Parts: sequence; structure tokens; C-alpha cells
Amino acid sequence: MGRAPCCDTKMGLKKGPWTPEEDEKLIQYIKENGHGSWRSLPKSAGLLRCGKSCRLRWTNYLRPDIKRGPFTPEEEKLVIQLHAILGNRWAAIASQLPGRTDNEIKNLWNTHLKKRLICMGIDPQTHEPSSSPSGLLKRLPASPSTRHMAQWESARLEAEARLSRESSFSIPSSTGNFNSDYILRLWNSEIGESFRNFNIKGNKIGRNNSSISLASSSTKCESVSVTAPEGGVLGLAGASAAGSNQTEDPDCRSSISPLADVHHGSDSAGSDDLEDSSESTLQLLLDFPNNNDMSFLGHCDHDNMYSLL
DNA sequence: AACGCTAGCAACCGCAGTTTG
DNA sequence: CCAAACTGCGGTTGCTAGCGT
Repeated sequence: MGRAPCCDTKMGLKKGPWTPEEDEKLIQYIKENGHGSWRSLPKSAGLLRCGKSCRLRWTNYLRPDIKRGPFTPEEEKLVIQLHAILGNRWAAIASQLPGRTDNEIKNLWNTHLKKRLICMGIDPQTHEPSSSPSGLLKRLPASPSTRHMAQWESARLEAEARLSRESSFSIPSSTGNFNSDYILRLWNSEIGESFRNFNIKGNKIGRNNSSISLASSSTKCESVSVTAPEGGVLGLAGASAAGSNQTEDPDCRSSISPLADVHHGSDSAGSDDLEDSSESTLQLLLDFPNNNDMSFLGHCDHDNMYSLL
């Protein structure tokens, strides 16, 4: 496929930081005419910039609906959780955070969240404990079919995210009660359905690629671990039922593994339970105590790690 | 005060997907 | 159907403010 000549090669086009005057010109022009074709916009607006630069400036900075200012803890948690599902698909993640741009989220991730996860011993790419015991959380190489399924799931999830965004569903950024609803919506969406359908058709969802494991415990913690299609794990964990008097627990991290094993068992046997377990885990989710409590999110094994972020 | 280091962020680069003629 | 044009996205770079020495 032929590529458009790079606009930057054209002579006389300005690069670098935008001046207030340029911003004003761009805003004024788009207010009056809309952006239309980005390629022709600079000329029409009297800007010595390439269209690409104008688009970037508008979408990342000048757009009126952009929310400036620091990310709230809830937004940060959501970014982490969505990253676990979607990976580095910043635009898809941004679509779930009204007023935030993909660039902003990408910067947040690269400068803050990634480092924090690393400091906590969590692999920022897989969202797994980086020192997970071998054989328990370790993934096996994905087969082509499971990888395809994973990609399909990823695409489905993104579509779902978009549908959610376009519908009346919006994520409160400050109330802290959106997450349980969000997860439930995900579960009740095509995603959950697809998990069930895969199972019905005999296409078992492998534990190493697209898997769901949920565990509820009345003792130390409740955890929900959704393994993302591309290897990420959305770890959800509740505070201890007894009121979360949690302390630093060096074994806590490894406590995920037994939970995972409980629900998956061995590779040969565990996956057969998926249909039943998926229904039962959904029920567990629905029955989840304190459903409006943000505290059930986050990784119990790190003393509600996400809540620390 | 000067210097070096680091973090944060805006902007650029280039690839890939989509649209158009 | 094909190639060019256009747009969107993710990765990367470079500037700058803040901080410590």
C-alpha cells in the first residue's frame, strides 16, 4: 500500500511547540468550520503546520472536552485494569475515561503506573507477580488457535468498551462505586457470553490465554483473576471479609496460585469445569459482598495493591 | 549559583488500517 | 481491483521544570 508523502518533508512547515496564537487560530477555525479534512485544514486556517500536527494538537490538547489535571485514584485503577485486559491499546483505554486522551494515559502509564507496578513486583505487561512460582502462574506458549481466540476476545472487548461508552454508561470518577458495576457489565456482555459459547462449542478457554478464575473466600481475601487475552491478568481482590485488617503478608502473593489451582485444577481436568464454574463464578460475582465497595478491587495479595496506586 | 539528574509531558515519527477515486 | 490519499494509533523523542548536590 502506498504511503502518503510525509507532510513534514514539505518545506516551510513549522514544528515543535505550539504558540498561543497558533492554538487560537486552530480553535477558532474548528469552531467555525469543524476540522473537516485535516490535510487541508492548516492552509485554510492559516497555519504553517501539517495536518497531522493540527490533529494531534486538537485531539490531545485543545479539544474542549478534555479534562485537565491529575488523574484520580479511581482513574488510575481503571487504567491499570483496562491495561490488563487491553494491553497497550491506549485509545481503547482512553475511550473509557471521558476527557482523557490516549496520549495522556500513555504518559501516565509510562511515567507512573508502570514504575509503581514494577516496584510492587508486578510485571506491568502481564500484570502478574514477576516472581510468580513456576508452574502455577506461569503461562504456557499459546497455540495458534488459542492465540486467535485471544485476539477475538480482545476485539470483542474493545467493541464492548465502545458500546458501553456510547450508551448511557458512564464511569463516575470520584464516587468509587463504578468498578463492580463495570465488571458485571463486562461479564454480562458479549465477553461473558463468548466465554460460555466457547465452552459449549467445545472450544475450551485455555488457562494460559483466555481464562477466568474467580474465587471467593471468607477468610483472607476474595480474588477475581481475569486473565486477559494477550497475557494480562486483571487481578481483582477484595479486602478480607472480616474488615480487611490486612497486614503485609509475604505469602500473600503466592496465595493467588492455590486459588487459581482450585478453579482450574490441572490442565487436563480443570478446564472441563469451565461452563459450570463460569456460571457459578458469575453467581459469586453477583453475590459479591459489598458490591459497591471499591475495596474489592485491587490485589489482595499486595494489601489491596491497586488501592495503593 | 551552577551543574547534573530525573520526571513529566507535549509533540513527532512512522506503521497500519480505512477510504476514495 | 488497485494504488494513492487520508486518518488513527502506539512508540519514541526532546524539551523543560524541579530537585538534589
